[in-house]
Formats: sequence, C-alpha cells, structure tokens
Amino acid sequence: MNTFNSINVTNFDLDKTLTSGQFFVWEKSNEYWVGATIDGLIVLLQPNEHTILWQTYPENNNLSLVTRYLRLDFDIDPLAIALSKDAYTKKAYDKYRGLRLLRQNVHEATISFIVSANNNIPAIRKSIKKLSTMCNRSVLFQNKEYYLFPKISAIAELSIEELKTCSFGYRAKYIKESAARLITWNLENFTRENEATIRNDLLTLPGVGNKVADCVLCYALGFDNVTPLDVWGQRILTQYYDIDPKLSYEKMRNWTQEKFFGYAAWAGQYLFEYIRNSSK
DNA sequence: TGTCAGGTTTCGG
DNA sequence: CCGAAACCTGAC
Repeated sequence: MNTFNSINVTNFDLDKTLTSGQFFVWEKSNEYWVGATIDGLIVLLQPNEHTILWQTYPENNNLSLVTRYLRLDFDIDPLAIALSKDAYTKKAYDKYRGLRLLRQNVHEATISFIVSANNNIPAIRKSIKKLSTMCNRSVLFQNKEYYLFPKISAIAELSIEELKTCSFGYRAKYIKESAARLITWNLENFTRENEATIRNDLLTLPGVGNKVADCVLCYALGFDNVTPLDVWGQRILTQYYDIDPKLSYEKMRNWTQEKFFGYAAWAGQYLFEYIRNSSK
C-alpha cells in the first residue's frame, strides 16, 4: 500500500520547487509533499539530493504522469551553462540550485493564474482550496481527504454566486466564462502550435492578459524561453539590467528572450526567487 | 479607516 | 496605441 517508487535525479530540489511561485496546491504533510492536482493525486518524498520517492493515488504507479509533471526528461546541464553566462543568473542559480520548472495541467494553470491577478498568495491558495472542496472530487489517503483540482467542466457549471463564495470577487465571472470556453478547446493543438499562436488564443480568454498567458506557456506548456513578467519580474529588469521601465510588456519579454539563451523561463524563475527572498 | 497584493479590463486622449 | 482608474477580498 505504502510502497514508493524511486527515481534518480540531479539538481532537483522538491522543497525549493514546490514552494516556488508556480504552485498553489502542494502541501507538505509529514515528511512528504502531497499534490492534489487535476490529474490525480501525487505523493512525493525527497530523502536526499539524488532520489525522489513517489507514488500516485488512487491509481498507483502512474509513472507517465509523474514523468510528465516533473519534466524528468529536462536536460539541466545546458541550462546551468546558459545561466552561468550572466552574473545575476549565475548567482541566483547557485543559490537556488535544484529549483525546477514543472509541467502543470493547462486548465489548472489557466484558472489558477486568473485567480492570481491583483491578489496575494495566501488568498489564492485559500480560494483554490475552497473551489476544489466545492466540486467534491476527493481522494482518501491515510485517513485524510484530499480534494483534487476540479475538472474544467465542473467549474463552468458553477454559478457566479457559488464561485464568489470562493472569494474570487470580480474574477468570478472571468473564471466561469474562461472555464466554459476552455471546454470547447482541443488542447492537443497546443502541442503543435507555436508560442505566439498559443498566446493569442489564451489572450482571448477573459481575465487572461499578457502575464497570465505567459504563466500558462511557462508553467503548463513547457516553453522554456517564456517568463511571466509580474511586478517583481519587471522590477528585476529595470533595477538590475537597466531596462527602461516605460517599455511595453512585449518589449520587455522580447528582451528576456534575446538575453537568456533560450532559457528566459528559468532565468526569470531563479531571479525571482533570488531577488524577492533577499529583499524582504 | 486606509493601504496593498505575483493584473486585467475598461475608458478616454 | 498608451496611461489611468476601478476592481473583490482579507490581512496588516
């Protein structure tokens, strides 16, 4: 029952990764992390630097899900080389070594980051938890019920009033509308289309602007050269890289894509953790 | 009471 | 196109 599978990893720090800003659903329970994601329940344990123990519930041993979610096929060595070419990313990489970008479900990421707009992290987590509880899709694990992130159709079926009980506020109608729209999309297309095409599709969803669209590209679709530029990201560019704060979002994004050798997503993630944690 | 938070939308030049 | 204001909510 509680047999865990083991995978060997290098430069993969679960604590750093799962506490980073890409996630709102992971919880540390006793000695392992529990993620009640839209795809199922994943349990992970990190005994040392070179191994991750894992198991899935209620369906056990779902290796393909874990491989995909953790991006176990990602080659970390070229990343380290690329980030060593800039003084700030080199420092940030050294300090946050092991921090990884993973691959979330597209629906989950889109809804989560719509919620994140003009919001704070504890509130976002609370809202998403309430939403998950409301849709009542749970998995029992060691006498505790874990509520999975709802299917997109379940979210679309909720009324605006019900959604507002999750403290979504004015975002409630964006969430309902975007969920309804997402039902009709064939996400298979996202594996074929290019960055600009996907972004333009995402930007047609209510509540999705440049930053949220880039979150989906970066955190759910594996675009390693797209970093979401929130207020912190833009602060980093202006204060450390002497970028004109008046530049448009698109211009700033283009600059990061030229600057970081195809790894803007990773550069942004490391710099964000580095700057934010050192400035408070 | 007022401010602020990991943005987006809407509206007016 | 670009800048400004409004926007739910809950915690200082």
